[in-house]
Amino acid sequence: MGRNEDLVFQLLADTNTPMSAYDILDALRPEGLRAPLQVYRALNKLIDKGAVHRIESINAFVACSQHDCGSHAMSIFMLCTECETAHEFSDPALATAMEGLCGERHFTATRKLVEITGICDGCKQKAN
Amino acid sequence: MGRNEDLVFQLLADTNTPMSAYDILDALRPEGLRAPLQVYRALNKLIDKGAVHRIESINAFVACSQHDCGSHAMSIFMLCTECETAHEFSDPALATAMEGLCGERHFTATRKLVEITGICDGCKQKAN
DNA sequence: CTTTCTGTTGTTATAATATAACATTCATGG
DNA sequence: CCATGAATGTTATATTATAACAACAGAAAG
Repeated sequence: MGRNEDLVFQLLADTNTPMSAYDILDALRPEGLRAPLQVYRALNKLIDKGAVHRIESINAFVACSQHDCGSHAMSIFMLCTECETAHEFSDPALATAMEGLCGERHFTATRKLVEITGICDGCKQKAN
Repeated sequence: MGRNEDLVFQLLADTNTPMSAYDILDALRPEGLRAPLQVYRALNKLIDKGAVHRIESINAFVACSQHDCGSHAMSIFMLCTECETAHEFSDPALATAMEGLCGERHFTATRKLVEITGICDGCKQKAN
C-alpha cells in the first residue's frame, strides 16, 4: 500500500473529521512527511480506491465510512458548519433519481457529488 | 449594483461557460480591473443574490440560467469534461428527496450542492 | 550477481485560488 | 459644506495544488 498512503489513511480514519491536505501534512511531520506532494499523492491513490473522499465545498478529505465505497454507492455528505463534522451516507432513491436525470439527457456520469451544508441536530440542541 | 459587479455579471452571462476568478480578472483588465479582490467581491455579491453560482468541483463561476434562483430552486449542474460546459437545471423530485433526507436527520440545510461530472450527449456524438 | 526497466518516493520550485488589512473615494442626508 | 458609511482600490499574504526532475527500490532478464 505504501507507507505514506498508510499514514494518511490511518490519520483520517482515526480523526474521522475532514482535514485539509496541509493539516494532514502537519499532523504527519513527526512521521517524517515533509512535502505537500507526499500527502497529495497518497490522497489521490486513496481516493481512486474509494478509501477516502474529497469534500469539494471545503477542500478537505475524509476517510470513507461506508464499507464498500469505490465499488458503487453514491455518497452523500452532510456538513455541519458548527461542529465541522461530515456525515456520509447513501440513499438508493436519490441515487436512482440522479441516474434517471443522466439517462434522460444521455449524460454519462463519472462522478456524482452531493454535499449538504448546514447545522446538524446535535448542534441545534446545544444552541438552546 | 456597482460597476464591477455589472462587468463580472455581464461577462459571465455572455460567456455562459464556467470561468475561474482569475480568468474573469484577465478578461476584465481592459475594463480597468486590476486585483483579484475586485473580482471576488463582485462574485460574492452576485452569488448572494443568486445571479451567479459557484461550481465547487472546478473552482469556477457561472451566471445563473434559471429565472428565479436566489429565491428557492435547488440547482443541479451537469459538467461535461469534454466541452467544459455547465448545464444548470432543477428537478423538483430530487429537491424533495433531499429535503426528506435532511428532515429525517433534523438537519437544517443552508446549501445543497449537486454536481454531476461526465460526458454530455453532444460530445459523445462527436466522439464517433 | 549485475543490468535494466519500471514504478514509487523525495525534493525544490512554482502555479492557482482566495482572503486580510488598510487606504481611498464617493454618494447622500444633515 | 461636512460627516457618515458603504463600496472600491491596493498591497501583501495565506491557502491549496501541481510541475519537473532526482533518487531509490524491487522485479525480470541475462
